[in-house]
Amino acid sequence: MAAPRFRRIAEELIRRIDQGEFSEGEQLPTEVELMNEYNASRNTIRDAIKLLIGRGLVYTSPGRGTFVLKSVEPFALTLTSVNRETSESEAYRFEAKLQGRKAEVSDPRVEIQKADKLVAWALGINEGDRVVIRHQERRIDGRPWSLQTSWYPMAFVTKGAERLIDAEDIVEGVVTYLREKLGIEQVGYRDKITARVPNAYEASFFNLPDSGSTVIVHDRIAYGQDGKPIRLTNTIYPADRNELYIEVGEVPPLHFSKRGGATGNDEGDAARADGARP
Amino acid sequence: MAAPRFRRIAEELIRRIDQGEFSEGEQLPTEVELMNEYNASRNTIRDAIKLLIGRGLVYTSPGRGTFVLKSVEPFALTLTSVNRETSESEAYRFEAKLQGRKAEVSDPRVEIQKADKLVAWALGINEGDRVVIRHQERRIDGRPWSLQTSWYPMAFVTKGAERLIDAEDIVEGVVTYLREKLGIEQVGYRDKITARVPNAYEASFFNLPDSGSTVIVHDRIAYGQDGKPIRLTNTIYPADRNELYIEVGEVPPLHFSKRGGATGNDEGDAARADGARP
DNA sequence: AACGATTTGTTCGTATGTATC
DNA sequence: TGATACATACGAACAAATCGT
Repeated sequence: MAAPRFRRIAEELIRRIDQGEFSEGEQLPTEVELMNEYNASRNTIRDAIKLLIGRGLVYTSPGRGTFVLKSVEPFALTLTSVNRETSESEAYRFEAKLQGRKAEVSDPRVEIQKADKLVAWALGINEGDRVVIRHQERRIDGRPWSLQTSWYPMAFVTKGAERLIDAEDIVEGVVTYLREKLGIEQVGYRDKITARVPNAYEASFFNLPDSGSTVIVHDRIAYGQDGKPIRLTNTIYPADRNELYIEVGEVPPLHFSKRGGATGNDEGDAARADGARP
Repeated sequence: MAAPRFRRIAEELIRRIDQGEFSEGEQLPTEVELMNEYNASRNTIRDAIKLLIGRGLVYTSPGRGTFVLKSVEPFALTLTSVNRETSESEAYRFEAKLQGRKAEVSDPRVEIQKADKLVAWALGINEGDRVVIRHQERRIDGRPWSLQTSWYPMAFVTKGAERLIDAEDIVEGVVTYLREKLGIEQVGYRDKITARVPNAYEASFFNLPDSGSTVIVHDRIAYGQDGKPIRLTNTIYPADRNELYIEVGEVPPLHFSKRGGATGNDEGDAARADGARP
């Protein structure tokens, strides 16, 4: 009936972390020390630590040790202010400044490819039509924060928006650029939000642990005044350092002084809910 | 220099699954068979399988074996149609019907508690003030789909909205009920979206594997015409069966015939991105 | 209902590799 | 260079769940 050994040890360690016995930064005994403390084998200790990693409480570093993670102040990004008309890319810079952080955007890696089925469907073009792909890495205060890839119909370039294929940031925003160059007005967009485990590239760029971490996937299809898609944008946010906000109607301004916002706690609800289970 | 053994074995197995050598449902050789196939120890095989579990490709069942997961058709929920004024709870039922699925909502578990710091902050009341908590389990086609908990100021009840503390579903929607009873008009809301690893209760309710699964956390604070918060809602969506949509401005209708929508692929972007890495 | 065979889950012990200081 | 600490890998044993007989 008792939970397995590594799980009980993990719970005990979580308790010790929560109670502040190990604080942020360095800390946590080495595996060998924990073996002696808990009289368990090294594999069992390692299984317990894997659970802590999965909870996002600690990380390990070969040759150094196991450390309690600093809770990173998450970056709040508002996807939707109905009144503001910025593109998501501009919103990113705007909000970073608002929160007193330094947003950096890498020069884009630009590719021209043939649209696969999904891209063709999203952009309303034919499979095999050429598309411009712009991929950017975005950082905040030097830390990797999100990965963005956008797809545009190649037709935009041939019609005059040549800067789309320059490997240079379009500072005024692509939405603005397309309006000025081609008269295309962005009248709306649909966002899709999902979440999953990071793939190998994402784990490496964001420096995410092998297990237990998650990324938020944000796809946006923006539409022009003729109802046709303008672009497809895919953004990857590591969940441990991002919060996405959506505002509809009239809402009071958001203050960034408070840490966490509303019910961001992992265990509070569970405790309540568990209490009512048979 | 080469990737570790268990990782190479995992990649090989992923390839075999993708190529359809093992299809949905039963399948995958037993650990002992894989030991022989790959000439590796059982622990190494098990480490490889853990990666597959983390990718959401397979699940294990003690005494039975390892099985390829059926990919579930995700449920698409639109959080934001600026024009439509429904509450998120009503939207859930509405969209389920739209997609030809049967949405069930459990009778709520109702509690009265003192507001902790976060709830008090969200509802704009004092810490320790009493709040009504309504917790509901929601299913689609019989499968557990989301968990919702809402907090209301107790003052609403004393002012006449007694049904808030009834352990019965408010079918017309709480927003409508509060308008009729108290004249409170919902004029806007702010959503916060994050993602994390499920806690024990969530994992058990949604029947999620121990490792590698993720839930989307959706917090909504709704505001009334006086600019004060009406309610705080916390919804948990298992990421493997949910897609959240946000619509802003004018967008063409979404069709549900296509599987996956736009760029829902895990590896496509990674492959592209990896190609450009040193 | 009981039993045995099969399969995954847990735990131990040990050895070697690799990163860090 | 050596010491330390985590990462990988092997082998072995028993527990617990499942299923067919």
